[in-house]
Amino acid sequence: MTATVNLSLSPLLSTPQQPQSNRSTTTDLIKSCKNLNEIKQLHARFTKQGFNQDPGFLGKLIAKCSEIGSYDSLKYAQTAFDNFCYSEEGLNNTYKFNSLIKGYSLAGLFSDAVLIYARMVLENVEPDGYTFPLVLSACAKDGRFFEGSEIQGLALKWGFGDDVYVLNSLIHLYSECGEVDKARKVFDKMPDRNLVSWTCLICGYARREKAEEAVRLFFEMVEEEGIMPNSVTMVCVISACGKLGGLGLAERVCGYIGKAGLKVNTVMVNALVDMYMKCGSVVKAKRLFEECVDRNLVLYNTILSNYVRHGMVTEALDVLGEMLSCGGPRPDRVTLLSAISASTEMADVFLGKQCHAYILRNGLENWDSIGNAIIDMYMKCGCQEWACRVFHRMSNKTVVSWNSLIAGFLRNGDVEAACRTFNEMPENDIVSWNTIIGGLVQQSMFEDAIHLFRVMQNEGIKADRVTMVSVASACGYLGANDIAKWIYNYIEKYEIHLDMQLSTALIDMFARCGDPPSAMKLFNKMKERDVSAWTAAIGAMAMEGNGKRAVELFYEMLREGVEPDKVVFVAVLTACSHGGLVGEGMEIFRTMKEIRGISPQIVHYGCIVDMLGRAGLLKEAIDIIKNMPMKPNDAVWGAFLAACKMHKNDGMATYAADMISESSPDKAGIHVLLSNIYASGGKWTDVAKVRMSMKERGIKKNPGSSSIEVNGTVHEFTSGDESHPEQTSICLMLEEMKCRVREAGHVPDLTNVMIDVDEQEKEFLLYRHSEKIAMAFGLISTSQGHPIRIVKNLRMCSDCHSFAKLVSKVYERHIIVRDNNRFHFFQRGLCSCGDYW
DNA sequence: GGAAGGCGTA
Repeated sequence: MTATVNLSLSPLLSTPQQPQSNRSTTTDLIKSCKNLNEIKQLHARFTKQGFNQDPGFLGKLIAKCSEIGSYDSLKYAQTAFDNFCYSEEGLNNTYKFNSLIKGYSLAGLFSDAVLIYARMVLENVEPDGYTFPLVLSACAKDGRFFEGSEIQGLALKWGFGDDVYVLNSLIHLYSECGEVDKARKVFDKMPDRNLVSWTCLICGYARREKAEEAVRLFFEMVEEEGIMPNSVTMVCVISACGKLGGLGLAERVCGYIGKAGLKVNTVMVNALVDMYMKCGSVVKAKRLFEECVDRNLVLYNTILSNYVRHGMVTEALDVLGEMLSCGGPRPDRVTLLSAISASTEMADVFLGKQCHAYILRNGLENWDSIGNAIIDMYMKCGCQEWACRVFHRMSNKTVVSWNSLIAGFLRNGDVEAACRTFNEMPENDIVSWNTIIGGLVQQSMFEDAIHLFRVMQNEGIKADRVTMVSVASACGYLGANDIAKWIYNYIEKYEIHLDMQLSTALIDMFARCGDPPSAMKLFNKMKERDVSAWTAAIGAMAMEGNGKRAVELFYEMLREGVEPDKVVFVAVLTACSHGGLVGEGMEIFRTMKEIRGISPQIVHYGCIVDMLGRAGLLKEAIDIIKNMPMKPNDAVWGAFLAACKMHKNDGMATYAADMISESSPDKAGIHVLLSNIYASGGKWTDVAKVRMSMKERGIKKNPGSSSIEVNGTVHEFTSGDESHPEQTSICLMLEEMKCRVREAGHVPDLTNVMIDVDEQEKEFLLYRHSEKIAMAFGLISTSQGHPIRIVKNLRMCSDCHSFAKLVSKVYERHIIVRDNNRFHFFQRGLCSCGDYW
């Protein structure tokens, strides 16, 4: 026997217990045992004293053995149980069986708990009102829906059909098994309900992605029924608020902690910290965490996992360090899961390997979630082979393991391996679909993503919020208006919860599909709006060219107390730029630094240069570039060069070109702009130089392409494309358009052709631009009155722009073109951008 | 002696 054991058993050794001593003492003693040896000693001692006939004691003993969790301790518990059960005292005693069911449940061995009940039935031991809640709870925690329903039938038979405890357990069972509608039916039919009934159902909704219903039910309980919550109810409803993500609602709910006079315990602190984190109020969460005096492991894990989720890895590592220092709780597998995720987030394979080693040293690897997180970590760190090795060695591969592998392949751009794995996996779930669809979106394979979403529907798999966020984003990039409407209808039809993220994705989708009214309708319907939602709305206005409204929205957001971030400044500055609102833009740029304390990043300087440049203030723009605290990148130069070209200022362009040549950027766009500037000035030798340098360094020009959606199918055309099945008709249509537009006064703007060829050839090339081909296809494949919607990957050229204006007039069609930074609505020979773009 | 609660991979 070791010294530790002696120490912890000392109270028992010094003061022998009497059999009649109260039960809480025996419970305390069994609870204080640290290993199997101590349990055995205590058991032997009590047996000698005749005290082991207390089934409560045996229940606790089993629970303790299971908590220790070793093979030997579990075997010991089983033997103790068997010996007890078949001894004279153990037979035909309902109370004893009930205690054992509870013991196994406490130990988390729910199937064993259910087996004890089965044994009761076999041995004709009559269950009582206590038995059913216990065993139903065990079924609930083990997800045993069918056994649970059967046991419910038996409870009815034994006359406990109206028992509030039994019915509450039933609500819990159904909720846990994902049958919250059935739980609701039980709740509605109950003759008497108590607080636990309400709490069970609220919790059921909160866990089944129906957080909104959970909160609604909570208010029904407190406001209509006048029932005050207890701490358990509060924990459930607070966690629901965290899932909804709205701080205002959460604060209203939290008011009931005070109204009910509840003391905030550690579990509630934890729920609050988690909720504040998920609602984006990191400061409040952090303060609560720091003020909590008895932080336990779960609380540490909560703050840690949320820091990781928010990408706040420095803070995460601080918390981890605090835990590992003396006095902190010992990290468990949940902690390590976050630690691995932090390594993943930082792509720090060194830290990841340290975590992996800790996991192996502490025997935590048998939890499949850990294995999956490790796969994910190695994948993110680019160690695909390590990830595959961990995967192949896993003995308990689950659908999540397969999903992690697929996500990893996609992240590393290996779409083929991802699809192969997806097809090979034994069974897939909604996340498999979400992973592959989301991955395709990440890889900019938007059409494939939409296609796969259709396949998913054909296989009868219902999409969820996550699927819809990806699909909405894909649809937005494609600018496919019909698909956008279909997506929105799908969400309404299947009642997919419109949380902040999905609403924001939909606003963005409608905006990109040239439907700002739908975007704003959705935005106005939102009950809570975070900074991303406002950014989407401001972006919608920017894309429409309504800079004024975008700026108004920005100030409205500030008035509502939403803290602006870097991204929303980009959106509003872009809006100012496209709307020609130089004064407003400069003012916002100034407040950003001076009032909001956000130091402008290169992207913001890019916006300002773009804004000044578009407005023809080239000197001011170059001053900004010269005085920026960082080195200008290709986006900044790109904006400046585009402005030089727009305002035909060759002097500035050449000046900039010299500065750019020195820094030799790698981005194709800059080289193309440079060569265009030289070309429009007729400096063909310089054009050739730029082209040579691009070729030498392997920089490829991003080819222009336009896509158009017809009847839910997206057709893509590159410039000079002849691959479409309806090529002949497209060609004929283009010829017709050319003639009719020319009659209407169109003069081809040959400065848009950047190749040194004769004028006839230039004109030929000009009529092969992808947006013109897409327009022709649009005219032949859609009926009169139907708008033609085109998405262009680059900026629209000025010739195509004036061409589109005349097409809209001659053919009496609305033409909507989204280029890489805004929308152009062509109508009756005019464009919504007022030729300012 | 009975029912309800917090953290967790893709």
